[in-house]
Amino acid sequence: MTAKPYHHGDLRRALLAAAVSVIEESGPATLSLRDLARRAGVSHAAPAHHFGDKAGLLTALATEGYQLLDAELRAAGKDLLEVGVAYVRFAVDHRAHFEVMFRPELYRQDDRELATARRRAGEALRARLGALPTPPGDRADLAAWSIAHGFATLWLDGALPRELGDDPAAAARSVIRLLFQG
Amino acid sequence: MTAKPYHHGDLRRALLAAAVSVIEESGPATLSLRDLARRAGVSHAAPAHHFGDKAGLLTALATEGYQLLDAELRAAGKDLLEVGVAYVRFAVDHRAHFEVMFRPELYRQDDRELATARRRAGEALRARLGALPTPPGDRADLAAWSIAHGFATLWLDGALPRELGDDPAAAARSVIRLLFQG
DNA sequence: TGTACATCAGTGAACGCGCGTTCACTGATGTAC
DNA sequence: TGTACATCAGTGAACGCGCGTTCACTGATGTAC
Repeated sequence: MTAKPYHHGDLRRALLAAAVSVIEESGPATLSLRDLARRAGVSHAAPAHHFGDKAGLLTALATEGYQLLDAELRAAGKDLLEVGVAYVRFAVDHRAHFEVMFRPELYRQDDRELATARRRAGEALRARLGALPTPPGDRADLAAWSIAHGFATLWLDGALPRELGDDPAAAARSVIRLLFQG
Repeated sequence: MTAKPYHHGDLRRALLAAAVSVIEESGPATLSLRDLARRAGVSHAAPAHHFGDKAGLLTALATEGYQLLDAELRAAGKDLLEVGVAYVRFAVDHRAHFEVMFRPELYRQDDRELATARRRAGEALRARLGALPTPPGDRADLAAWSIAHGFATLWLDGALPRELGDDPAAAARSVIRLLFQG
């Protein structure tokens, strides 16, 4: 039996991982620092050390989310359809991050690291959508973003019909494709 | 000076209206029955009389939302673009209802009145989108729903660029139009 | 290699708060006769 | 028109709960010399 060590080792990561679990189970509303501490096997005052407060933790989670999204968008290459599919895949694979990112009231918009990560992800998205062969001002970029974002949120809410199957990327591809047929 | 009457008169409506205000200000997460009672000028135990509990109140709000959406979709006629615009207009004009409707964990999915209202709104939507002149199975209906839903949520989250202006219906029209150009 | 000391991570008790829910109650309204 | 009574809407006190935050503390780690 190894005695439980005084120091956790990687409490910051453990708390973020616990937050992801909680949010996937029941949404960001029910999240509490005390619960996360419990899950990480640590006293309830420990989280304050790493994140200050609850908004601090969610700010870190949102930042991580934008970094992940940035990476996935860049990995998707230049094919516009596949960028949209990557967006949906990100939302489904990282549902907790995605939900927090789009609830600005939950975290600190003015955090520097967050702003940087968001800006980068935004650039990655625009660099690809902006390459659409359409006159500027016709909002094709927003149409692409809207359809991917809408599909992702409807999928996560379980609002889409079951016949779509259980592969969100394939389903998203078949739907988003319609936008690019014009 | 008229003395404050013992009976409120229309407490049920007053509580729902207060809930809309609170949710528009700070989202459904912070909503509390005690706060709503305070806003309606009534003792904190009064809401239980009309809704049983918190989930009961949110179930009523979601039901009302589906009824409103149903009405707006039917009023939009048969022009597919305008149905999409009406969907966006509903989300923006009834933001609180819209937010609750798409958070199933907040209310009772199995409520009878709710299920009826949702079914009717779904039929209204499908009756219009289903009329798209496309082969069945190509998911044009889901593409239309996705783009309208995505635009609405991005607009509500304040994620869209400011240059779009402040008329959500007009902006939505210019974006959704692109889907139907193919 | 050893020692002193600064720094950092986690503890546990304490606080005050708003919440949902329950309960016996009371005031007001409507209805039967 | 009057009276008795049932029903309904709202009251206010009480309960137990989990929460965020603060604080003086202690154990562990790293670094200077």
